[in-house]
Amino acid sequence: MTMSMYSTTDKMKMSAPSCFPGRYSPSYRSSEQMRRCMPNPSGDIFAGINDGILSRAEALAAVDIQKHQAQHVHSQMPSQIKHDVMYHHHSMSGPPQRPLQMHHSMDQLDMLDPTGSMTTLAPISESPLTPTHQHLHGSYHSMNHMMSHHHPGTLSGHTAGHHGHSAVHHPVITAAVAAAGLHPDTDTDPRELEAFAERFKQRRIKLGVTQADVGKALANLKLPGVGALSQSTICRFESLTLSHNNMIALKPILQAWLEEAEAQAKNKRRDPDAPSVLPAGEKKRKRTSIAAPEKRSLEAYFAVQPRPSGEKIAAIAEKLDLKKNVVRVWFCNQRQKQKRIVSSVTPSMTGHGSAGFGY
DNA sequence: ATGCATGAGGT
DNA sequence: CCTCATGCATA
Repeated sequence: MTMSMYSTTDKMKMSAPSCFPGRYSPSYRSSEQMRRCMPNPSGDIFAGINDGILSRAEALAAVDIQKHQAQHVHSQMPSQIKHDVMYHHHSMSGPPQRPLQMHHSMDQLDMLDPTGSMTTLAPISESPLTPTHQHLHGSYHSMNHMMSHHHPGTLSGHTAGHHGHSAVHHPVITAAVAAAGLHPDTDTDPRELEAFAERFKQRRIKLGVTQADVGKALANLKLPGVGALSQSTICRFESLTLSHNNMIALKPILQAWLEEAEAQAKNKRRDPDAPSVLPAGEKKRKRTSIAAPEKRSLEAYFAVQPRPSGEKIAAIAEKLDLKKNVVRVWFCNQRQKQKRIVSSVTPSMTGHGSAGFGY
């Protein structure tokens, strides 16, 4: 009950092409594993918590959980290291098992044209009726081990074969790689990503295209395995609120769009327009809202133990009167947050600030 | 711009 | 049940 469900408002406004060009600091932590479990380097788990966040019962609960788990806390830490090795290479190498989305009538090249063609992009909702929305994300870590081959230039030539400690970003190693004739991972350099993200946003706005438009237009590029993306993703790309690998995977795609869009911008083309077939009624998903007090408790728990076991989660859920699944997902999302290039942990600084240190 | 959620692929 | 890439719904 602590969480309230809100009714849907049918406002469907998307962000206007007026987002502030925030300044971001290039930040990328080489070994994300080591940072995710210790919000308190000092070792004092209660530093910050005692500040009233966890006043009483929760503090005890946290302690309880902590000491009971202290032993097997680090159970699976190392697992993810090899995960990020291969991200989705929409490109082509991956199995074409991706459910091709059906973008309706609106054919090709509606990628920009602020003059009106944009109306044609209106209904991009992939499958208006599909019960389980077919999302076209191309996350295929399919060929995990055989990453010997490369990708054609445009799309990230081999998104990330390294990391862990992202040795690639190591000055020395980088130099070595360059010297070896191998491409100096220009695409994986956090600085480059940041620079591109900013340029992208700037030029996108110049074109008078919204984030949502870009997302939809991507499908029109008809690149193998590349479908539409949501406004959310475009936004996150621009604000570097994505994981390093995700950024690397998306960059070539967005770059391709940008070039194509600017090319078309010159050819002041554009035919009348196409009918905006609205998808019509759909089932609206309700978004759970965790109240502030509960959220604070969760954060306190998270500081102590970012990866509680299923039972712990259940216990926490009961204490906070939340559904277990809600709590589990909350922890998952919290963990993902930590991995973003720009940690958006400070909602106040919407412009995104320094989360990192120079590179 | 961001919170909560889904689902594929893995372990 | 996790991680990750993404998305819908919302503030």
